[in-house]
Amino acid sequence: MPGFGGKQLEMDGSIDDKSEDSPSSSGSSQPQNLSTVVHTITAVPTAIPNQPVQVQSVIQPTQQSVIQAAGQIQTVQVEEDGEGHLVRTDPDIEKRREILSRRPSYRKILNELSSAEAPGIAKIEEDKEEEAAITSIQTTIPSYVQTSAGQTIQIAAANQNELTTQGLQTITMTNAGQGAVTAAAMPAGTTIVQYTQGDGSQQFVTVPVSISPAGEVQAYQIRAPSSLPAGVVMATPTGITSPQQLAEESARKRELRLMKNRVAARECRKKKKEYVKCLENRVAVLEQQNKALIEELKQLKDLYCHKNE
DNA sequence: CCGGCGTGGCGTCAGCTGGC
DNA sequence: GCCAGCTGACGCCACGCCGG
Repeated sequence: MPGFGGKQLEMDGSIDDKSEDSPSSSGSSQPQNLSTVVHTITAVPTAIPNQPVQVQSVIQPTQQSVIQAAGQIQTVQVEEDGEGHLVRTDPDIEKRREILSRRPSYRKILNELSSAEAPGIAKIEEDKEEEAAITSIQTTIPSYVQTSAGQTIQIAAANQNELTTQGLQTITMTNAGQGAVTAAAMPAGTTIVQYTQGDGSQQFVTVPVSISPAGEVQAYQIRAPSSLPAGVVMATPTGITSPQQLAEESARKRELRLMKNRVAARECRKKKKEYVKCLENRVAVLEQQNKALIEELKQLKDLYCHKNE
């Protein structure tokens, strides 16, 4: 029987985890116009220490460009409700909602399975290591980004010891090749930051970046509130006053929400696949047990019959 | 070679759930 | 009660297979 300990389930069959297309492909770039910008970054590092973390950023991409880059084009039927909100219209949705009843989470089901039927199976628990360490990193950026394409932001750690011990060594923000990118859909001054963790997983974060007339990137803050999952950080601009900034902020929040949901959906699918594999393994084991029991019953019957004769 | 079909993966939305 | 996370549903795309 495979063990189910830890966050990752161990299964007989390997799950083909294809490397995912990132919404922002990393383009080769050259930093220009060196200056120093001080950032305050609080990040949740990976569980794997001493692994470099690469950060790639796309300066002011549009939602459309992100979708295009991911190879996904969506068309959704929508209608406007009375309050100016766009809502999806599907006549079957209501019926389905009535019919469908939700099931408990896979983790719950697996835990119930393991506790009730298979004492040898360890329960699935949250990865405590990932939750435990939250790093506060003071960094300086030796270079900055302009709105033109093909540039790189390099973030150097001011406290390398701290970074190393917390599993976050270097962050490289790379402006991707921006052939299809326009500055329309994403609010001005917003950057999508994509970074690869030590375990190979990719994370994204929207970062407000204001660029001075001289072409310098202004300081901004990135922090990781406790509510965010490991690896997801949130950037907070300071001093929002105008309605335009409010709109930008709400758009940024939406982007962040979508990103988190994207990651959550990915994790959910991964978990679901593991769950299905677990069930398949259990089926195989139970079939074997059933066979053995039938065989044993046969032998006992024969024995009993021969005794009576 | 090409079109149809099945399958798998992804992003997004919506609704439920559990923690605070 | 609010909020963040989880997950089913949906639509889309990519890919492989198969028959014509």
